[in-house]
Amino acid sequence: MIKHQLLDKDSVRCNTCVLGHICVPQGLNVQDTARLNDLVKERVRIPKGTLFFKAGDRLTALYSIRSGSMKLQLENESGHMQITGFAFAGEIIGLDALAENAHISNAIAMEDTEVCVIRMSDLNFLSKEIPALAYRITRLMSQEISRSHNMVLSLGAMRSEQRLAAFLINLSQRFTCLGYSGSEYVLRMSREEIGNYLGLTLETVSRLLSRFAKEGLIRIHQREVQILDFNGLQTLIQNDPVHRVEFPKLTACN
Amino acid sequence: MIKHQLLDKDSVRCNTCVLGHICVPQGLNVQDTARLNDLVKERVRIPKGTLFFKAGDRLTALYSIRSGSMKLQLENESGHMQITGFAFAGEIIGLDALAENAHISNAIAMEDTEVCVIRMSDLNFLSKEIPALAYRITRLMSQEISRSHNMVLSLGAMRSEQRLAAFLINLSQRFTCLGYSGSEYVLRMSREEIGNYLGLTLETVSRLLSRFAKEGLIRIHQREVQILDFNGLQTLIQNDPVHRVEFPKLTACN
DNA sequence: CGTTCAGTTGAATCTGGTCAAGTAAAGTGG
DNA sequence: CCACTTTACTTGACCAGATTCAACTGAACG
Repeated sequence: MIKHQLLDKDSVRCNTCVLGHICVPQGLNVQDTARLNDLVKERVRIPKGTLFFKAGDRLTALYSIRSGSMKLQLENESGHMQITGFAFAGEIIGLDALAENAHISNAIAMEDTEVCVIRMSDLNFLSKEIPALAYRITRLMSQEISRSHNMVLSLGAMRSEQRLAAFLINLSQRFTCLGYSGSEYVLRMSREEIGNYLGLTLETVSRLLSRFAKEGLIRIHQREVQILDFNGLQTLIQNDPVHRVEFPKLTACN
Repeated sequence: MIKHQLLDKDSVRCNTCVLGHICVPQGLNVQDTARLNDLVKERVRIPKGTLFFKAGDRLTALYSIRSGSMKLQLENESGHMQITGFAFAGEIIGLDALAENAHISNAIAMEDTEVCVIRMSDLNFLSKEIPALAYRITRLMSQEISRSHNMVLSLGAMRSEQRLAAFLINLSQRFTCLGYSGSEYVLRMSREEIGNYLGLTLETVSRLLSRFAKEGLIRIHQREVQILDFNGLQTLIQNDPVHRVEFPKLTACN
C-alpha cells in the first residue's frame, strides 16, 4: 500500500535536503532556496512494482524522487508499453503532464521508492513569489525535451552495442552525480526493461553484456555492473563504421 | 541572404493572423489575443537550404513558422546529423533552447520560409502581463516532450513499414489542421531526410513507398503523395505480428 | 545537351529478432 | 531448512528485415 507522510517541521525540507544540488533547488540562490520550505509538504512511500500514476490521471503534483527509482512508460491501445525513461534520486517526474493537465505516461517504482510531493497549487503559488523557481521549472522541461531528443538520436542513429554502451555510461554519470560510484553500480532494471528502453530484445541485451564482459570492458554479475574500461566503451560508441554516431557528450550534474 | 522585415502597424499581427488557432494564440481568449500585438515585431525570410540557427547559438527568440517548413537536427562531434523533427506553419521552434539559453539543434529551411520572431525579452515581459501566455508556452513545451516521447515509442517499437505509414498519416493530419488537403500533399523533404528522421536508410524509404503504391495504399510521384487508403495505412500500423505497436492516436489540431 | 542530383531497384550481406533449451537465483509452502 | 516453483537471465541455431553496395533511371539545371 502506498503510504503518505505529512511533513512536520523537523522533517528534512528542500532547503536542507542533500539532493538540493540536482533537484528543484538547483541554481537557486540561498535566499530563494530558503523560501522553498513550503514546496514539499508531503512525502510518499511507493513499494516496489507499484503503479504510482498512470496515463490519463489528472495532474495534481510533480514528484521529486528522494530515494529509489522509477520507470516511465507510454502505453498504447493495444497494450504495448515503451519505457521512455528511468528516474533516480533528485530527478523530477510528471513534467510531460503540464500540457494536458493529465499524465501521459505511467510511473512504476522499480524498487521501494520515496518521492517528495510538489503540489501544483503550491508550485504555482511559489512560482509567482520566486521567479527563479518558475524559471527552474522551465529549464527542467526544456532539459526533458533535450533528453528525449537525445534518445531519438540514440534510437535512430546508433546500433545495438552503441546504445547499450551509451546506456551504461549514462547510468555511470548519473550515479556519479548522486555521489555514488560511477564505476560500480547495481542495475535497478531487468534485461527486458533495458531492452524495451533501448529498442532491443532482452536476448540482445544479455548477449551484449556478456560480450562486453568477455572483451574486458565491464564485469557483470546479475545486476551488479563494474565498468572496467570506460574509454573502451566510449570508443565503441564513437566507432562509426557506417555513419553511426556517438552518444550525447558528457554532461554536468543537473 | 536572410531578410529581416520589421512590422509596421499595417502588417498582419498575431491577433489577426490566420494561423492563430494553431500558433501561440491558441487557447487564449479574445482579450488576451488582442494584447499579443507586441509579441511579434519582426519577420524573417529564410531561403531554402539556409541554416537558420545552429546548436550552441544563444537563445534570443523563439520562432513561429508563418510559411514554409524547417527541419530540426541534432549534431554530434563526428558530424552525424539526426533529424529530430519537421516544423510546418503555425509551429514553434526553439523551445529546447530554454534550458541552457542556447540552441541545442540546428534549424534548416527545407524551402523558402518565413518565420515570426518572438523575442525572449518581449515574451518574458508579455508573459507577466498575460498569465495565459506563460501557460501557453508551458503547454507548448510539454507538448514537445510528449511529441518526442512518441517518437521514441515509434523508433523503439515499430518496424520500418509502420514508421513510414505513421509518418505519412502524421503529415496528413498536420496538413489537414493547416487547412490543406490531408489526402494529397507534397513532401517537403527528401527520401534521405525521411529516412534519417525515421531511423531508416533512404533505400528502405524508397522501397516502402513503392510497395505502398503497388498495394494501392498511396499514389506517389516524386514528392507528390496521394493517400488512397487511409484505413489501410492505419491497419498496417496497428497490425502487430510481434508485440509491435501503433502510432500515437489521432490528435486534435494544436 | 551534358552534368548533377534525387530516387529506384536488385543482389548480397549482416544485424538483431525469434524460437527454444537450459541454468541460476529467488521466492514459496510444507 | 529443503524441495518445488517461478522468474530472470544466458546461450545457441536459425531466420527475416533492413542495410550496403552497385547499377540504373529520370528530373532538374546551367
